[in-house]
Amino acid sequence: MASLQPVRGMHDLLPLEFQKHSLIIEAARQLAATYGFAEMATPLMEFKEVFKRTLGDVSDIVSKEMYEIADRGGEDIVLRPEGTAGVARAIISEGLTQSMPLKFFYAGPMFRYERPQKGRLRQLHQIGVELFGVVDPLGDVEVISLAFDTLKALGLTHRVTLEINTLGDDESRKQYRNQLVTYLKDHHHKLSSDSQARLDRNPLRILDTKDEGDKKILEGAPLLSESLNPASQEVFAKIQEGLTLLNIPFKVNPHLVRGLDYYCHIAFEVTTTDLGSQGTVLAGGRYDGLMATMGGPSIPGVGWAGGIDRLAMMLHEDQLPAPKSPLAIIPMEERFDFQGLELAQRLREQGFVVEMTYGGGLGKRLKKANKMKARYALILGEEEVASHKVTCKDLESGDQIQLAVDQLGAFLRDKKPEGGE
RNA sequence: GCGGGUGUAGCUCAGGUGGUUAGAGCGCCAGUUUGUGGCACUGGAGGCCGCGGGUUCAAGUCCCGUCACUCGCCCCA
Repeated sequence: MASLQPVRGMHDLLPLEFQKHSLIIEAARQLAATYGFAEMATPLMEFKEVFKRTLGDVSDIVSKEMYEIADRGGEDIVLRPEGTAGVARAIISEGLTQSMPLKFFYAGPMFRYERPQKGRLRQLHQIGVELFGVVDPLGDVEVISLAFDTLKALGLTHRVTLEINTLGDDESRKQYRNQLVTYLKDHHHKLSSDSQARLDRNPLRILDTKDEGDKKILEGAPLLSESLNPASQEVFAKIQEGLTLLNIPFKVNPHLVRGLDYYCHIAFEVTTTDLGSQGTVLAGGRYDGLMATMGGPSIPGVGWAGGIDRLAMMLHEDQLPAPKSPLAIIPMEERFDFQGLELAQRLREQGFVVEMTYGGGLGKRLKKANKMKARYALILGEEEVASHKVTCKDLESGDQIQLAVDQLGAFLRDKKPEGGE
């Protein structure tokens, strides 16, 4: 049955997994709303150009990780590998640039042709927020605070670390990049081959290396914080003050970077050690140059994306809402089937969760009722139908009582004050 | 994209150095109980041993390839 496998790196979301996804999305959605972020969705497919422009030709995502579709019309179409570019595109193409700020929340699947691993899927799911049109660092604080609240709602804050860093403004960053490249070129021959390759593509990324030899070389490298101009320093300070004020714990990691040119000022990452090497669970930053790079007006932006699949792996089953236990309808003989059907419908209209039992005699159906974790079995047999009653059996205590059909709802509600749960 | 590990029933896993009909626990189905479930007991179904090729008288077991998962790197959420 090899051909009946799912496509590599793409997983079914069976009910248990799906519930975890829902829980995460729902938590983020509700919290985003309390911050004034409105939910939106963009298409799963975009023109390749959208990502080429925003992520840049040099990024791995664009150069080798996109699913490209041979469109019948000959258009260059890709499955979206991330969410921000699509939102930015929508802002331009829908003409939303007139009134700022814009605050969006989204959730959905992304696609990257990577080598799968635990926590690294080819169809991955993300939640994300974007705040456009605000330069004030207060915006950055709120965006991070929303991320933190979401993690808090999921009960994960004690298992993750928030790291932040600043890339400074254009001036600071460019100056620093030059210094860093000059320094690293002197040590070029000692760098790992990975880092050598990054030297001209994406030098800031070298700060992030895992290679021990590289790390040693970096100890003598100039620090980005020393290149920050006063304005950039001020921005970073205000963000830290804000986070502290809101009791959001963070660590400044001077080696945390973003490679692409339109990133500036804040960069942040939420990581965990619980998930192995795919430990980044949420990450974001400020991208004031993004809209202009796309060919739109120059509108500042800040946001983040969180990995639903990775967050879901950190969730415990007992964090999920308890499943509602159903009422099980048991017609004793085929001729009472329709009475059962009607009864089920009546109770559902009153808000109860009702399941039909199919096939077998009373014993077998009680067994089935038990298996579906029903709290009550509602039995309809000759006696009951003749007297317009129903036998209501409590499957925990074994007690049973005959009740008129129209008293049933009141009785069950009374027994279960939570109202049918 | 690079390097390593794994792949036996629905699930978790046993199956030294190749050797008859491939096992266990859990789960599933049935019976003990045809108007009374859970528990217990008894029985049963369910395996192209991931897939393809090779070596051999003989392959779940050895070799090669392939697919999937997985660990690390790369990259990222």
